[in-house]
Amino acid sequence: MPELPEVETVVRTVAPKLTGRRIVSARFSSKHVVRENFARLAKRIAGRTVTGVTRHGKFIVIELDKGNLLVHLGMTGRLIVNGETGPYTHALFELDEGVLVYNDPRQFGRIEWSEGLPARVARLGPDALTVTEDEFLTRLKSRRSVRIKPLLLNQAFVRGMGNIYADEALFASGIHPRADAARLSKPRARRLHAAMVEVLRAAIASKGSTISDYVYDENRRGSFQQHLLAYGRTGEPCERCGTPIRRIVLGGRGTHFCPKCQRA
DNA sequence: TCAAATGTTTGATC
DNA sequence: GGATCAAACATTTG
Repeated sequence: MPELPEVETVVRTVAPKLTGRRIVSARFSSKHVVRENFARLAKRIAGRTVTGVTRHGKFIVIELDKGNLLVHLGMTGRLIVNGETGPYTHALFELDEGVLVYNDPRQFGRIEWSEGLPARVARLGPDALTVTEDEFLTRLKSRRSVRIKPLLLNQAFVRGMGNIYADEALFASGIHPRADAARLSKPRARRLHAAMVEVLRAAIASKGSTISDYVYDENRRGSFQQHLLAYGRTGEPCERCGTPIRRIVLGGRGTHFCPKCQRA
């Protein structure tokens, strides 16, 4: 569910409410979401104060006065201050004022503690929102014979891109998802970089895309799904040329594109 | 009943 | 060493 714009929206919503709060206690109930011993994690964070909340690609780092709490929302994770608890609540943080609730039906999300910046985050590529054109082009060229769509989804290449915005950025720049990344012409590679940054910015301005699960704050939905031109539009006419949008599977992910506007 | 779903990791295979 | 693919994770929805 959540890609860079959705995670950014969650961070912006939660950061002002969490910063300065003290974690009084924490309870966990999913072995999938929390891999370490529940009691040990709870003990580590009890009494700690939140000094900030930051986004690293799709990871959320809740910075404490000692250590960090790393949160990844997976596909269906929701992180809400003073949110409602229910059967899918897998972490509950009692604060000096209010509670922080983590809900996640599919339990693909993760919550873990780390002393400094965790290795998971350290090995990610540059953030998709802020990577410079030069660095993007250089990194593209260094990849031999990789298709561009799966490469955009590779968090070691750029952090933050997901299936929706990869399809949208390729549509906007007129590039076929199977195009060889290293062989993209310079103008096309530049257009892709610009399209990627632009679609992410526009999506953040719309508070993300709510297609099924994603909400921020207390049940508030994003609206960027109304502006999607490729993702999820299988069979519908392309906004630019009228050709039906096609769906293929690439790297195991549904991939939507216009066969006429997007050439290899 | 089957397929698909916005994510990541791992292991097998080319 | 890299790239690709399927599977695994757990649940809902069409």
